[in-house]
Amino acid sequence: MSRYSPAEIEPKWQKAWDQAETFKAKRDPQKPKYYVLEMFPYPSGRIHMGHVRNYTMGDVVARTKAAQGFSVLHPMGWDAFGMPAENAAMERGGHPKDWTYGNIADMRGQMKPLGLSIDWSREFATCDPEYYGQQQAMFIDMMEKGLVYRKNAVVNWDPVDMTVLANEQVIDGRGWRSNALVERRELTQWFFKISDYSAELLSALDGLKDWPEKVRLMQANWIGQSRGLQFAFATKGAPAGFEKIEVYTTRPDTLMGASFAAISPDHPLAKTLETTDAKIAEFVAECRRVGTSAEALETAEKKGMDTGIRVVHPLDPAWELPVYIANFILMDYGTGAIFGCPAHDARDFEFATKYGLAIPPVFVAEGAEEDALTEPFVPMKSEKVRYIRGFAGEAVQTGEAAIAAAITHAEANGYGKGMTNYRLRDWGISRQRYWGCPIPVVHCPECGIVPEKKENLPVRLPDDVSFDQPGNPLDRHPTWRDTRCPACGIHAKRETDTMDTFVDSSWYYARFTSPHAGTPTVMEDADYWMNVDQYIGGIEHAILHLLYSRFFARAMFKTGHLPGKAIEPFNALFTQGMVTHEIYMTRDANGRPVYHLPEDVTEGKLADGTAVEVVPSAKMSKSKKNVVDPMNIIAAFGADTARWFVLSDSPPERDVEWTASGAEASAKHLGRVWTLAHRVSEMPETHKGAADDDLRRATARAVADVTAGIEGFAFNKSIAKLYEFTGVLSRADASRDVLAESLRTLAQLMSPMTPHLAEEVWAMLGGVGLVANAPWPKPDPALLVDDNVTLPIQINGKRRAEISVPKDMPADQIEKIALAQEDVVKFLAGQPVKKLIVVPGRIINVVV
RNA sequence: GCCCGCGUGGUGGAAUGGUAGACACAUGAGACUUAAAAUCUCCCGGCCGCAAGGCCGUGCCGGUUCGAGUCCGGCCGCGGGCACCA
Repeated sequence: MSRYSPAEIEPKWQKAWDQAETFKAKRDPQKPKYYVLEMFPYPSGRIHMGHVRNYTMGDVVARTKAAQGFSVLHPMGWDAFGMPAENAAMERGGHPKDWTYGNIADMRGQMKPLGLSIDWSREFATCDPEYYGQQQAMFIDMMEKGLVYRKNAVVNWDPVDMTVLANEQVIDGRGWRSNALVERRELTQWFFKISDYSAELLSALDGLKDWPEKVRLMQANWIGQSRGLQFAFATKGAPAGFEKIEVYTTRPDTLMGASFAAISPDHPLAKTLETTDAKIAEFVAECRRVGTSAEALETAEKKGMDTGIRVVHPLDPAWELPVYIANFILMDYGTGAIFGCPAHDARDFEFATKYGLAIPPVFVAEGAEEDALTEPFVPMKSEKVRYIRGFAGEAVQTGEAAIAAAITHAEANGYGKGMTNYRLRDWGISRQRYWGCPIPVVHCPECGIVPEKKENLPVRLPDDVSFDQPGNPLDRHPTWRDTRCPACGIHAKRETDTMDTFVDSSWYYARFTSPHAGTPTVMEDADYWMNVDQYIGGIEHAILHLLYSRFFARAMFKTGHLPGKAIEPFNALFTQGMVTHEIYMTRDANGRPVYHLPEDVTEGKLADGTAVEVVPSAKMSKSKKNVVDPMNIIAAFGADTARWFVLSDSPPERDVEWTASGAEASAKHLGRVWTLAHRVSEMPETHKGAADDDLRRATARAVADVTAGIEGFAFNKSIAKLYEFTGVLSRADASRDVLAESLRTLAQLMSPMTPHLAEEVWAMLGGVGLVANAPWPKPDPALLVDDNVTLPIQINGKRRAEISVPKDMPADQIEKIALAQEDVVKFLAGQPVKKLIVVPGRIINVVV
């Protein structure tokens, strides 16, 4: 072999790693552990470049940590439940199980050639009964601990997937997967009590120092903490049992600007009134018909109906306010009832204007006088304003101060209480689907809801189902549904809802620590391997998956399945960018866009010579046809080239644009490295060079810089340094021994990125064993220090000259040399020096 | 509307407050070759200049500093998240 041939070397080294079980994770008390995890894939059947980038980054970390002496856990599995398998069954026939396991086999076959340092013995799919059975066991434990409950709830109903969606899965009023407009329906649903942890999930974000600030902020916003006042209005003319209405407000300082009270159409009072009042019943029904789509909400008018009921103002018994049912009040936030202060709230203003209600201002801008309002006055809470209808605190104060004073006033006078509220709702997990984890409970006519006995788990999905009609096949299954009560043994009905697939992915990281155990986890293993030291995945999971996982880890601690240290399961999170590509487009006769695959376009033209329009880069997607199949790249250039390319050029957190020329350049570079290694390996032992020390120094520098890049998650910079170092090596006038040693170091430094080529180079130059097992190089500190430094000389902040001086020359000597330098003398032209700044090892600035 | 983030050559991007443009892509010029492929070398922010060199330059305006891509204030533009949450 006389040239770089990835097709030969890649399978060879993969086999060598397999045989040596190089990547098998072992609990080793002698070593510190390191757990690297990339978000596991949905088994669609094809890997894409995004996967390659994600897993290559994880592999760089895993291989580096292993070389640095850690006992590394780097597993892989499959997020295998979910709608696409059922859709495939509906469209093409067949069974979701066969489709899913077939896809898993295909994708595993595509991933293995990438040469990832994964412990495949830990692989599992969430649709394995072995996995979801343990999930059911945890569900039962969570029921016992009060973390699971059932309630009647207005839910988001996806009419296409015929299932319920969580709030988080509704994007702009559409189902996150089907893209169908979501409707509101009232159903009995299973919920996880994530709201028990609202405060903690929020405050614990501060401890996640190695998470991106952006993700922490997004989660904080999502949890949505607010501080306010809860108080009760006494009612007049309300039905029995409604002597009081509790309301919640974040602006208690505006209490004297109240002009009405409003309740949600789903409020118990509204529900009582609708039974006796036909007009109210009609209005409430109309409110419920309105969809939850963004369009519907934005265009929906603020509508209300006066109930005729009156409430008494808490600060003035003589002051009565009307009670409206209003379509914009949400039942599941606060108490489902508010008081309206139109002067200082845009929404209340719109409502009051429409129904002719008073708009009394509570405060005015500092220095302004009271005036009739034509629009709501809503300054920042941190801004000082002058209260003209204040009742607590100073006349001139910030909104914040006034709110605090109002809460104190309410508590001191006994009419209200300071309250903290959260936007985060409980997590509805019921899905009316087949391909998910069955909820392990039985509905017994005698005992009610009874959890399945643990010895009967897993509650397996039946195989004999059909998808020829919409809805949930479990619900119409002849025998699966009918069972016996685990408590009393009489005929009973199995729960037919399955769990949201986000439940499956909320604990898989813990399962990897003991993937085939007969309990969800094994404490010893969880204790050794948890937490995940480095988690890597897409920013699109910033809220859903990561928030659910944080909740689930807490629930697993409460149910005894994880140690307390694991309640924040991911020590460090990295969100990588996407792989993008240009889009090539022509138009058909009707002017509609037609997209073309990159391989069909050469120099901006199709094979028939038609010029294509180039649309700026976007995420690779099938619909835009701007996809590059990793399998084609591996076939053409090898896995190392694909790995090298996705890490080069762009910082890992940003998108990287795939270009054919870039991929070719990567392949060429790897070829140059191979050729260089080959050339040195053929040199006679006696070959001597004049500049051994220079190469030793450059090698030490490369070790330091490449290592720093990897540890700082700046793989693009590591790669830039490797390019530079390869250039130095190829020009080096050094002895064979020193060249070989430097090349072995190069192999080690490249091994996290291009492991196969690294093994080959290592072997060619007499490296002992596998480079994958070689300890990470450490630079000799003495070689990192240069004896001489070049110092630029600035005159009035502009660079005019430079001098080279010994590293440790004292500042006063440097000053003398600098001022004597000929360009400096020329520039100064005799002007007196006002100031002279010498920054040792850095720069000299002369001020005149 | 509210909350974030980002603006550097033709392109992707480097740069602890200290020589702006490392490294790479593209373009151009050249070497080798009968030729092509492959490989290698050089140039590559703008303006002036034969050159040496000079002037300008990190979205725009201002400030702090001996020194600002970097820090501060204000604008403009782009991107993201949330959005009837009382």
